[in-house]
Amino acid sequence: MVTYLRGVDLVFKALADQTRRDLLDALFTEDGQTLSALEGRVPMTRFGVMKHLKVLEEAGLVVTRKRGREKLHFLNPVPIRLIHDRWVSKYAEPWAAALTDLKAQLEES
Amino acid sequence: MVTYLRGVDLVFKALADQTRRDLLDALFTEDGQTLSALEGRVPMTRFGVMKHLKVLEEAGLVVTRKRGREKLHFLNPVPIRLIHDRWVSKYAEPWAAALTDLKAQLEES
DNA sequence: TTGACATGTGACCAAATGGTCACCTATCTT
DNA sequence: AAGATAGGTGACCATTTGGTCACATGTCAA
Repeated sequence: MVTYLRGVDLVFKALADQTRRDLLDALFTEDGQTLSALEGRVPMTRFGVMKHLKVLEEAGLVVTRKRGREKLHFLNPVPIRLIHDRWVSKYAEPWAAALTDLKAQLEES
Repeated sequence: MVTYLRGVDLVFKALADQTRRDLLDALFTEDGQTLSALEGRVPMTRFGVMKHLKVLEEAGLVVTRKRGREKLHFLNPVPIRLIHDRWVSKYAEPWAAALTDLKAQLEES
């Protein structure tokens, strides 16, 4: 439980940076990229990218595998899914429900 | 469009802090609370709470109304809904789809 | 109208964050 | 074996962030 709470915090903090969201986007369009490949997608040196990838990895949003001297990065959507299910949906769904109610009321008249 | 992008960033950054998520939770359970009331829900002085509420308000997650000398704070779920629709669902849904596929394959055999 | 109450402002500080660099190790290629 | 290639570490720095406080303004109640 504590683990889950800490996890939520790590995920939200990881998502709070535009560069890190861009990296996730890059992995979304093409999974399994190396550090060098990702470096080209973001206006920053290799070292900055490494730090961001480390944050993403510690949040569980990215998992890696080594292939020779390369390190491949893969998107892991599970944490985002958890955030969605246990947090976002709580706030997002009542709004959808309100719209549904409104629609129903409009259709009555 | 630029406005939307800046907005996404503000919302993600606002959600990246545990105290601010706690404040949203407090407003979720009871909407329209004053600063003084919210101060009691979080281990921090009034000034810290004010700063956090300002961040939430600038992200559009909280809207306010003055009543005499009091300031009432209301939860606005729309930004979270937008984050969900335009960002989270992109990552969360493929996973659900994969599960659905798996379920279908299992049911075939 | 005076005092208590609710909120606001700006300065200030410590810690966290985002980014770079010099240098290092490991792996591939020829 | 030697150079080139891919990645890793730790120090370092500027900026942002989270939090407090002294002080100030606006509003209510007796």
